[in-house]
Amino acid sequence: MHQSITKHIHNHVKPTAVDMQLFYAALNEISVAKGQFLLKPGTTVKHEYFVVKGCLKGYYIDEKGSRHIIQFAVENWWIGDFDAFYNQVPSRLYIEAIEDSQLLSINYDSLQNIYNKAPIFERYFRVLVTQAFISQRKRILSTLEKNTKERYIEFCTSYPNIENRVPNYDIANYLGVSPENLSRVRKQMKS
Amino acid sequence: MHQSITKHIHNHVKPTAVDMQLFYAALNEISVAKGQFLLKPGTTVKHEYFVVKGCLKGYYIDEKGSRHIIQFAVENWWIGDFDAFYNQVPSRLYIEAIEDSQLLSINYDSLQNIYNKAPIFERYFRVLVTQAFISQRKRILSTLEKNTKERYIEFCTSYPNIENRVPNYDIANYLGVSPENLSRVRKQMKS
DNA sequence: TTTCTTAATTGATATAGGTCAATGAGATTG
DNA sequence: CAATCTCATTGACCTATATCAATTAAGAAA
Repeated sequence: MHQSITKHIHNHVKPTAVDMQLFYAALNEISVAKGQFLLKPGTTVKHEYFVVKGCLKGYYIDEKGSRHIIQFAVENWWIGDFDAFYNQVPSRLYIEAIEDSQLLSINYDSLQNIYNKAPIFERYFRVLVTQAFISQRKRILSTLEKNTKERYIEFCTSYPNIENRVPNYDIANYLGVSPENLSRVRKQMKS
Repeated sequence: MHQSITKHIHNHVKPTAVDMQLFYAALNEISVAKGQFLLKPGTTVKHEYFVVKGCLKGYYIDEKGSRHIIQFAVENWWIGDFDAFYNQVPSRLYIEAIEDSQLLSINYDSLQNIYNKAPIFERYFRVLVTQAFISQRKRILSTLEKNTKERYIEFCTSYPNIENRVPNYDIANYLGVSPENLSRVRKQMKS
């Protein structure tokens, strides 16, 4: 069960065996069936989740009642409500399984403890947040400089396979366009 | 000169005096006149910059020749090409002074050294990146759920005063709308 | 297989915001 | 003070994409 996260960690930093034991001890295994929620708004216990197997989406519902997908996650991705986790405030995010999924969770207090006892994990998460920051910046630039078709192509190349695991109306939502418009773009791409 | 950055650091973490001496030693003072560039694409020496006084903008020019402002920075903000800095690749970003500005710079190698000798700074930058990540997420959600007028109001409240220090066409560019459209929105807001 | 449900497609129409072009108003400079 | 420049505003028109409504296709369940 810990195989994939071990590999992920070692891809970024070089912890000792003792560091790793500390980390393993803080993890919990979680299963979520397709359509079920890992997180809903208002929840106070805060975790971050590592996807061992499966596919999930994270989204907000705004004041107008519209849904906005902020993130997809597949194997070897972290997902969670970063804002709520970091600031320890109630979540506003929904995280829903698109496929039956297996995850590892780590809670806030455990992680603070790990930061103090094994600072290498401070680096691990700094690196992850930095990469997430950079990929979000790319997403912002993408909406500024590209039209729907270009963004769809970029999405498919940036997240290979996710395209086949996620319904088109979710992809449209992630891209910030209507499902009808995405459908037309896809039709146009075939010819 | 180090007063504002000292305060900024202590607002986030609790370094020792020795930690701080190490950090100070790595800083360089920089001045940039209005209209001058702090960074241009292709530059290989990578720094991050802390704004002591002044106002700057960071932007990309895309393949179509369009400019996209990704960030403004005023007093007590960090600015830089995070992507290029982190990955140590040539920059694609322009950073231009909107006002005469004074900055402190820290270079990549110095920072890696500091991370190893004073891990508290690993935490400092992890926290900063996390906050930047969260504010970028807000920006993405804002473009997904709001129209120009709502985004302009949000911009003015999120970045008080910057509105008065930055030309409107730069704000329009940051928001991803045309200057004409922003002008109309502003007119409409007066009545 | 048949039925039920959910998602994708297609058509028709509406609209926010873009683009182009001209004008106006402050700054800045000679 | 005129002459430039730069930025903001306004008008006319255009286009990408949203929205609404209907239809078809595809999966899931019975």
